[in-house]
Amino acid sequence: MSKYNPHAIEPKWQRFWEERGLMKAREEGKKYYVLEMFPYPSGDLHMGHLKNYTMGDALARYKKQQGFSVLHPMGWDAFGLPAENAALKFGKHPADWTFDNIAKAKESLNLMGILYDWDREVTTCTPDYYRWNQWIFIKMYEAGLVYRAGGLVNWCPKCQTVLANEQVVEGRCWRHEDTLVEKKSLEQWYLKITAYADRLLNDLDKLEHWPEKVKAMQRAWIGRSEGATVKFALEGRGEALEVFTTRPDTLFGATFMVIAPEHPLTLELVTPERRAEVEAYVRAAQLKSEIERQTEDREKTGVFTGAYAINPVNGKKVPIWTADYVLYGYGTGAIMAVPAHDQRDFEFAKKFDLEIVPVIKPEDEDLPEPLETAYEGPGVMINSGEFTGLPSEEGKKKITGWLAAKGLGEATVTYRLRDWLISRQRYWGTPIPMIHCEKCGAVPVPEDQLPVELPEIKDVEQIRPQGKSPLEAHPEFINTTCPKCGGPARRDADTMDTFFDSSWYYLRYTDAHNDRLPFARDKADYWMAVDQYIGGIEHAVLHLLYSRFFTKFFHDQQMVGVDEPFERLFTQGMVMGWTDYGPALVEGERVRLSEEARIRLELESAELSQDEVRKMGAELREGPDGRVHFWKPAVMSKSLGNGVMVGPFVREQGADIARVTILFAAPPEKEMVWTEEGVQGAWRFLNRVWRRAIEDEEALKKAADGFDPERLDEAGKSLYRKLNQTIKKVTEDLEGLRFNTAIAALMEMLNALYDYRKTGGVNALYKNAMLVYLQLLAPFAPHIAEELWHRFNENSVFDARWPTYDEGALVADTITLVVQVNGKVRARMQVPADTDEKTALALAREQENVRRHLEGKEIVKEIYVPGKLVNLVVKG
RNA sequence: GCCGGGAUGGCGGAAUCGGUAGACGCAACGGACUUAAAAUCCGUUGGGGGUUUCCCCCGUGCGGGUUCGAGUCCCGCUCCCGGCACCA
Repeated sequence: MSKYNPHAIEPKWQRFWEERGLMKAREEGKKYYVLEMFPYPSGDLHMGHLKNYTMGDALARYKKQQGFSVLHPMGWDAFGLPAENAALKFGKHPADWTFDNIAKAKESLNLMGILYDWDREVTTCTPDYYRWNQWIFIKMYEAGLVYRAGGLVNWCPKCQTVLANEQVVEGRCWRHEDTLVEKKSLEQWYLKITAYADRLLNDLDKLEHWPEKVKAMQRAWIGRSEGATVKFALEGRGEALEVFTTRPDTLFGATFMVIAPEHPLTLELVTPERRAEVEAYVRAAQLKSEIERQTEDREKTGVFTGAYAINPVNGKKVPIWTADYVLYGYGTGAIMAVPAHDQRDFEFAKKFDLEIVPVIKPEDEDLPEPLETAYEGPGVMINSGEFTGLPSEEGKKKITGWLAAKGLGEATVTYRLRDWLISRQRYWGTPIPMIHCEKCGAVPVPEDQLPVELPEIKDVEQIRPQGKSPLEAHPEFINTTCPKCGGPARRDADTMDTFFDSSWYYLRYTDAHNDRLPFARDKADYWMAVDQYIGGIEHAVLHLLYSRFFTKFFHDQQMVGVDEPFERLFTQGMVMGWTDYGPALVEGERVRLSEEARIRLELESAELSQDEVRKMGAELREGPDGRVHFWKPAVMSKSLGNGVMVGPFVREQGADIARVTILFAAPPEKEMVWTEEGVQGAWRFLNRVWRRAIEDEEALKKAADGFDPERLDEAGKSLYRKLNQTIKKVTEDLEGLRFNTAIAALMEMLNALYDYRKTGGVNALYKNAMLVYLQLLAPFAPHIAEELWHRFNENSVFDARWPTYDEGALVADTITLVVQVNGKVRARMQVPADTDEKTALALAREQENVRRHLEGKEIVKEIYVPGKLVNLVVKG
């Protein structure tokens, strides 16, 4: 009898599937589009990289088995900062780095038996892809969604380029956690994503199959606020200072105003005697990074500008201050301060001794006098002239109406979402297809001149970030003629943000070789929307928001029917590996770590108790040097050196073992810890599958095919029932991406097959069960399933139709009925499944242990749940 | 502070239209096979107790409630994870 040897069977079936074009997508019949977020090509892959592809592959194979026309494509997010930074770190040219890594990554995917339709492969750094970035950019420009503007932008000093708001995480660069983002004043290209703010927000409600968490993050990011803009006339000047407020009902309590230091008006308003002080404050604010403003204690700072404005409702003269707690980027960059009803304004007023006038009081109590804190709740208006006595909610509308009638303000909706800055002063990206002409201004490159190819710069040193685009130094690229007037002109030297590339790649897969359009409408309409999208939570706002924006734009351009790209979204948990944090000194209860370990673990102290070690999920185990080391699971990464590499693992152990290990260890949305024990479990399981089929191989080949489910013995009925229950369970679990419980059900079924063979022979039922079993196993462990399937069949297991279950066979003829007395289980009885209530209750009362509990008591109620239980309620 | 999610054995986790808590796996322990080990197979494994083919009590973060019956529903907390955070 042959032994299970993954190494001997896996390459064979990988070739077989490749040659047969198993995952080749065709536009026929009912479609299913399964997609994992495409990666940027990094070096060798570890198991952490492959979890979502393994999930996607299992789903794609299952849908294939169900007879769907499946699209499961793959590509490479090859342009952009991540790829370029990584390449430059190793002194390599981004192009070489990218294509080397693509080759390596493909090898890893193949080794794992992850199948794609490689004919539709998309690589974003090739001209046949990025020309469509340029084409889309120009369409957006024509639609008025692209504009060039100056102003303060986020600048990463390490990347030496500007960043989008979404790429600033806690004041730091998304690629450099240790690098604070600076502010610079530059003229850049923007995409007007804010034009879609309302639709991006409202349509989140349509996304039923998206995680609540992702939707919540997008809602927060878009940050819609309803309120009013109010114009405060500036004393002694013709113009007005406009503010946004969500609380127009508190307008009578506006006792001063605050304008952001960066606001251009700040230095215009300032009175001569205050100028020196205000200028100093503005300069200081500009020097502070975003993060300093956030992390510094919230002590308010600010200076008086010397200027005054007039409160439009009561004509009161209010001082105008400048302070950095007002953000230039939000609303109008200036506020009316209502210290009685806004905690921030309250603190500011207290510190600078400004007037505090309460104008709202709670419904049934009075405000303390003096106020100790701002009252921010709803209530009744006071001190508010003709509006006094109104409930605050009504007051909002009334005051807004009053302002509108006088032309002093209007109802306004404001968003936190900013337009998307897409220029990057870097080499490795799509050239922005614009030409700057002194006479005509910015002119788009005509469509027939696309693509604007990225010039080849061979010397890596010339590519390195230098604060301006490396393309500036290439006159043969930069110098061109104006498409409008024919005069001398210069190309835009910047490249596009990498997120532009990934905002529409899922559409390119539907029509990957189209050389007239990014994608044809009929192809896109056939495949879209993506039925199941799988990826990491880190893209909750970035990629997923941008993609929704692009799809809506394409929809509006009549390029595609759908206006949301991803029907179902699944965010998978990360893969962790046990990580060695170096030697630990153990003295009884006390454990001492090295300073390096303390920093890596982000601990306050290097000294821990054994109990704390346990609570952290860490362990003290022997390290490679034989001493006691501190071990703890951490997300697999190259820098920690804790990644289980795909190539070596698969070559030593096998792809199916890796797949089962990943899919079984934990629910897919949760993080999983890769352990040697988990691998062992997967190995044991697949070995048991192998032996069950191979031990009976000859007998199975000879066994008859047909059997009558009605004429089975007890053991047969039990196996047949388990088979049908397993089909149901695995099918439902696959639909819900619950791979762990699906595999658990397969393990149970395998145990049932073993049990059956202890007494039962190899017959038609057993053969049928064994073959169906292989079909159910195939999405998870395709190689072993295919190998064993071929022992008994001519065709691929993936060509056989996914089994359906016999509804009638799910429930046993005889079932266990639980008998409870007052809700506590007191007996179990075997009864026919169709036992009626009367019989069941009578039987229940007769159970010996039940009788004991009924003794001397009165039955006041009897509950019967068919197929489940009887509950006798007694008193006394 | 606000928003989202969570808390179940030694561990990963099952069970949510309210109905046998702990499926499946890991680890551990006992046994079989073996010269031995590995592998494999069989058995035990939430805690406590008893008159020990069986029975009783307790048990799903904490405190209440609804119900014949609550891990599951409601109210009030605690803690953990993630996101956002001076957004007017």
